[in-house]
Amino acid sequence: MSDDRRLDVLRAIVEDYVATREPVGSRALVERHVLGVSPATIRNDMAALEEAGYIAQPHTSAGRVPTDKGYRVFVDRLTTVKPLSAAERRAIGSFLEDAVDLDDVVDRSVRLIAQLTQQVAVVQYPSLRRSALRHVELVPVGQRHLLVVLITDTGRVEQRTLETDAEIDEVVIARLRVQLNVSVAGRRPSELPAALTGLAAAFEPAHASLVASVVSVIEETLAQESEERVVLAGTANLARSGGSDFGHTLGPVLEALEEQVVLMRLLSEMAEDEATVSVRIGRETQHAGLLETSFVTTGYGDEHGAVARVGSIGPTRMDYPGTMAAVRAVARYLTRILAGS
Amino acid sequence: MSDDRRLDVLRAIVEDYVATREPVGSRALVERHVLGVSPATIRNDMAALEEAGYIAQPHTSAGRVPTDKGYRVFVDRLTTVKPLSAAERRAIGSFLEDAVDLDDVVDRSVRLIAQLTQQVAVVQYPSLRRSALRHVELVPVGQRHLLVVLITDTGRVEQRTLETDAEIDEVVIARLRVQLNVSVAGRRPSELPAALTGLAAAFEPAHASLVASVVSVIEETLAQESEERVVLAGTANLARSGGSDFGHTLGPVLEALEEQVVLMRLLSEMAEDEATVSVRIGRETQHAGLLETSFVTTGYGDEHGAVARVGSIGPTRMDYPGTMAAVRAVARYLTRILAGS
DNA sequence: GGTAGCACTCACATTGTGTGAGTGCCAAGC
DNA sequence: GCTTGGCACTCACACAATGTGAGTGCTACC
Repeated sequence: MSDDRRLDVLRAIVEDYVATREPVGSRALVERHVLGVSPATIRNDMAALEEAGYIAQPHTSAGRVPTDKGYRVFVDRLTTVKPLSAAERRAIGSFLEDAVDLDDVVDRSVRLIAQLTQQVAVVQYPSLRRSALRHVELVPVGQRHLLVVLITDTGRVEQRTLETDAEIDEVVIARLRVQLNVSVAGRRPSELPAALTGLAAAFEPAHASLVASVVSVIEETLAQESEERVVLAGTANLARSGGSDFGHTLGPVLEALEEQVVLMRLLSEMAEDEATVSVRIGRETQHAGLLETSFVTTGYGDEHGAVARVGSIGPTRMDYPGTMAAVRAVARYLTRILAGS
Repeated sequence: MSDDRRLDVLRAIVEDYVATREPVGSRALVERHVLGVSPATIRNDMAALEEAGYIAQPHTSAGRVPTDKGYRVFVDRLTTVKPLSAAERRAIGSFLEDAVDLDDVVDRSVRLIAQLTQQVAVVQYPSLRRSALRHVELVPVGQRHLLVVLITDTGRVEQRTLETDAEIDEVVIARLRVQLNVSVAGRRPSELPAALTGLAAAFEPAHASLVASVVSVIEETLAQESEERVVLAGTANLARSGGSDFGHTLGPVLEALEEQVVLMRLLSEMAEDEATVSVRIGRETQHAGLLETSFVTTGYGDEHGAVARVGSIGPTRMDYPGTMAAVRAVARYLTRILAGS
């Protein structure tokens, strides 16, 4: 018995199941694919594949359905990435290039992926920790509040309000602004503590506490895990195709997606490599609500490397090659746009 | 026949239907409410209510269900707003006060409403057009890009990148920054054109185009309808309670909610009055996907009046008094927090 | 106007039956 | 030793038939 043919059979099963959403039987398989053997032979192969855990039967008198393990093999060994058409690429490029700022870029990207994959799309904002600071701005607000605005080279703008002990002295603020920008420009968050120590020494003791609080606000903002924002789109697609996919178990999926924490964990776990497209299938997500969903993600970055991830989430029975192609394409354009801005 | 009792019957029907989610019959009604008459009498009233279009029968041998018109009367005439408990109020206040910036305030508010109402929550960002500008910052980026950052008194921070014709001259930028802030500080978008004309005249002709583009970027950003951002939370609640509520028609609802445009239209249409809680029921939403949903919204603002709206979206068979109370409570805290920051 | 009684309707649950897709296995064939 | 045709078996699902009960509308009576 040829192992090659078995894998062909597995591939055929996955493809048919994804296309039809119904368990696939031996007869249907030989009719729709050129396998060169009879249904009976396929049945033997199927029995072997089932024994090995790649496929399963929903019930005795039904066809076979791929298991998570089966999809895994399909994704790892049987997929040839199909490139998008030239027209699609152009559409992606021009759509993203019209964005006016980072929020807009992220927003357009996530919509685009949702549209292309007809699934739920997710885009992380560029990580603060992996970006370099471009500028720090201090804006006095009233007499005792100071707005600290941080701008990164990936275009993110973060703000914090700070309450000061004493009334704000414009002159001191101006000096601090200049000093800060000299110290931080082009630095990454990890380098900041070193760059900022000793800053207070340049000021009179009376202002030391002000300087200290500004510095700590900056450091806190950049360190905060919760600031790794993530944006979703296309949840309606879950209900559309998913209505028949998940049946009534759509609630847990939505819940999981609303939990930013869950998403962040998954995305960070998958951050093995920027360039590869990585896939989490079914129970591999390690989350009860996502047993029947798969994640396809990849990294995007600027000239210095990966800064965050984009991805698409759909039923385990998704079109993996298509989803992977779409996600990868959008990530590449994102990288290009970030580098060019 | 007493009209008062008929309204009592209508109220009882709405309350029971909301509680049980099942058509309510005449017998059940007299058992669960003190109406002082027999089922047969109730049936007569019901026939009249049905004739008048306030209730309907799903099928011949079933109980009655309120129509949109019936809910309307219930909301307009039969509802007594039930105040939240002191504990709930404290919880809301302390949760919102922990917010670190505007994004955080909005995020917490929307989660809070979703949690309180067990429905989908929606919060608009403070309208740029109704806020006053607090500060304009110009940050040169590279040699030919200028980042324009706008900060409003409601805490919103908006940014735009601008490509300049000529290389950026720091000195000119500094002067422009000062001039701009003198001109715009405390002004509302509607007053800006007047405040900014003639600004270019203060600069050498060589810089006129730079000034003009900065001014137009500022005006465009503030005028842009699309910048009226809106944030959602609690879509999972739709599937939870809604699984039985909407059946399989959940898709259209999610689609409508993802269309920011639809939401914005509804919110702006309902913006009659800041202080009132207004309600759109079923087909009143004028949207095919939202036939079975109702909107409860109210405005929030700073000391100068309403700047945006918050709301909750759920099935037409929602707990109107509870939802209205929750939405109103959060709006009030929001107003307080915006005024205090 | 309110009430009791009664015939009528009709969704829904339950049960029973038939059909067909699909399987597993075995014996024969290349 | 794979491969194949044949065949008995299983079982989900669709469909029809039946029974039940909640709820109604109507009418005659108080």
